[in-house]
Amino acid sequence: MRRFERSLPMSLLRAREAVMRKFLPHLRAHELSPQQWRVLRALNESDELEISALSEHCYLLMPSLSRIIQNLDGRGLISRRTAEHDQRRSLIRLTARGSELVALMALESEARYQHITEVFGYGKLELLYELLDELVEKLENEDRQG
Amino acid sequence: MRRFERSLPMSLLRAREAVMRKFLPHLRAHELSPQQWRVLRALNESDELEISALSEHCYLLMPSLSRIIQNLDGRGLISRRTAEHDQRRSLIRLTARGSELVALMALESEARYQHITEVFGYGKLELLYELLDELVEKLENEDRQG
DNA sequence: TTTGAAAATTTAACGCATTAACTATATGCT
DNA sequence: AGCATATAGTTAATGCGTTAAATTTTCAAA
Repeated sequence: MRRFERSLPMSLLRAREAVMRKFLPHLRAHELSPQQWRVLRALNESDELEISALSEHCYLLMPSLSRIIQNLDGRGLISRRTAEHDQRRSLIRLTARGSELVALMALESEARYQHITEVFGYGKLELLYELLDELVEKLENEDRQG
Repeated sequence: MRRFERSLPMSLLRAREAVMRKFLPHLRAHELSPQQWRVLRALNESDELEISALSEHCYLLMPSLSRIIQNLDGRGLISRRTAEHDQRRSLIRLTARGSELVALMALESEARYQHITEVFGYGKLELLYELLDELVEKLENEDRQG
């Protein structure tokens, strides 16, 4: 049987944790979970998003996102309103406070990426992105067919 | 600010989920979580392991592992005994039923890996493993120093 | 030997992941 | 119009991730 060291999910998990480890304390200093941070980043890139769209952008399932939005809304980092033409839909955007927090965290995030780029090398990092994207694409294509 | 598509944790997460997606139903058919499966696999490679050793092999934190072991023990898939020389330590091993289940699941696991190898290519898969290992190694070294 | 520190493991508490079930609103068909 | 179906989002239930605190056992020094 294939040994543990050759387990692709494990390798991906280890890499992810190694990448995030030094950044987590910065998030925690602002009482943000990694998932909450993803939501704030996605909102920062768009003006206003529906929850379903946010779900795709952030790669979060609706139930998780539902609670995260309640939390961030309660903290005044995002605002929500009901769409005029379809009352099922909620529209989410950053508040001024939310934008400030994103700008602050972005500094830490960029510093971390620069560190990773220096340690690992720019070319290897780009290659890794390409391999990961291609792997996902091919698996999703294949899974779609059979 | 760096765009979402260039978020390394997100790319790693997406790849991991793409890899595991087709395998999860097999696990669920036997009421196994991915973490429980990791524990069973680790035990299958060793004769008997302490919980701390298992924690390192499986990349699981002790509190999670503690609950998982209680679960697997309750289902008769593993057995535990107290070490003679040090009563703080527990020793865990697979039961006969546990071994049978691992053998069964291993067939599905190998099939999935063969599929991934065909779709993605053997060379690229090996390259990906190497890059991930190197990334982890360099980040851990760097983090240890600074 | 007893006191105190260290180690192995468990418990507690809170948030996220996942699936299923539920609510409310919208749309399409007759 | 009226009913079935679909869609957007929430709630519920169970397990894992993570940190901190508690428990039990060991070990070493006074």
